[in-house]
Amino acid sequence: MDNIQRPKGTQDILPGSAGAPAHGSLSHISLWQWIEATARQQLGFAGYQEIRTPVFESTELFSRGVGESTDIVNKEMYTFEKGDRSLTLRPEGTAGVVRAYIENGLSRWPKPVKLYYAGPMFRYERPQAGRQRQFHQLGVEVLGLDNPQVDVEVIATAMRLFTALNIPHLTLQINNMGDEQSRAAFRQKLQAFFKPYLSQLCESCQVRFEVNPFRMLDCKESGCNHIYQQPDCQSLLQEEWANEESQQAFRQVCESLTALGIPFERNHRLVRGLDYYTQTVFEITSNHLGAQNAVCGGGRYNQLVETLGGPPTPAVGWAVGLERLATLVQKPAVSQIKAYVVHDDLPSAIALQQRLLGETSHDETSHEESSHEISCEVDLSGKGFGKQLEQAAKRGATFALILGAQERENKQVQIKNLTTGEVSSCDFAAIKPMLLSAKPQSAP
RNA sequence: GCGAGUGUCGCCAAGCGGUCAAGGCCCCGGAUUGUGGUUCCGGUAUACGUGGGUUCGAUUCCCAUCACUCGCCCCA
Repeated sequence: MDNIQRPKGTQDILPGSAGAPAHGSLSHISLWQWIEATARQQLGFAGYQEIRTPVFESTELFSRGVGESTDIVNKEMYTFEKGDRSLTLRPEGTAGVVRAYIENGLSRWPKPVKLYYAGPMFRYERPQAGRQRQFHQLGVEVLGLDNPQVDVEVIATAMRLFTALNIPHLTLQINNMGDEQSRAAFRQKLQAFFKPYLSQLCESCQVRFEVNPFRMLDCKESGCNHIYQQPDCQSLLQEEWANEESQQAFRQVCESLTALGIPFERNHRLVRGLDYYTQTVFEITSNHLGAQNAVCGGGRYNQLVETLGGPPTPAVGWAVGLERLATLVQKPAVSQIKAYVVHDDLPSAIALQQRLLGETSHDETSHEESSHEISCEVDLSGKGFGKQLEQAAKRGATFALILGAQERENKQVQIKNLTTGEVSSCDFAAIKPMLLSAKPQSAP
């Protein structure tokens, strides 16, 4: 029982074989590959470019960028020391992207700079449904523009991605965090209001009162909730406390979303757990996820680049949790043709495989070909033809290509349709068109 | 960090104090050494999470511990 296990909160994603399909689709690699491919395609179409930054960064990047008052920085970071350096496994993507933006002079690129990233993030938390210690995020950042319509474009991009992934029934919640001036003013107002109740609030709210009173509004403790439900408190929350300029921008966001037919709910208590947000914040949730129901979260962060030492640069972005996304996604069946070469001479079989999979000249590529995938595997067991055919079936092949001494002599193969059992002969040169013209199987 | 639930072969799953470790799936071999997925036969596995305790006896009862799962907090 002293076998080494994977660390708590991490996941193996397995290939899943034709014979023994993976238990949960979540751990099936093909689902991940499809999600990633779809996302890259969608974001690429929309003019976003991928950026890859390190999986670990200086601890200070996160404590400064994400914010000293956040749970992430206070209790969730994987931090280690090397020499006199303190390093941390990235708990989120934005800080690293902004660091790279500053460090590599992307601030000199034509605005806006539209980036996306995807990869593992690390947070030391108690794992539960929809929460892992190593999890994966896909995120976009648009830097350099303060136009509220950019917020809308970014949200619309997220919605388009969800559509491409066949995810129904998502809820978009948005709120206005105000600009810097408004926030400072409202912060004082909140503190003044809650001061009399301070002793009745939960421990964490007492801390929040000092470091970030906005996050008190998000508290789910029943005691605090009771106070927040009071009419005078509610009216305080409902009021538009941001200054006119900020409200104007927020109204534009709402109007454009409506014009685009993207439904949303205003949630005055949505403040998000990261300190860097200003103005528009939003969260996209699903009710099919259990307790951790946020699929996507984001907002505008007009101060962050400056905070991290860059030139004043307004920006918006979001991140989606890929594990949560994966539980919601409907992956369409892909038609594919899989051939399995049954043979008594491995070199000849490999030659046949090369013929099928080898580089195709462009003029050889037909329209039909692009709509089907063709794969070809060669038997490696060296067993009798019967056993090889058995393997072909177990491996989910649609066709067996039988290549024995006789066939080699005639420069032919037998093509056996493993669904119908039909067998036909075919010249070497005609194999590929023959397979492509066959009706492909649906594979999950 | 705090609650709750679960822990029998790779997977599913019986047994709940007395020949105790079924069964199914998967895997491997054979019937079938140039034609499979059906069928039949056979085979592999250090499987009762770990450590104590109760008992004449513990997979079954108790305690502890660990792991996993779900929830709180918070977030993706």
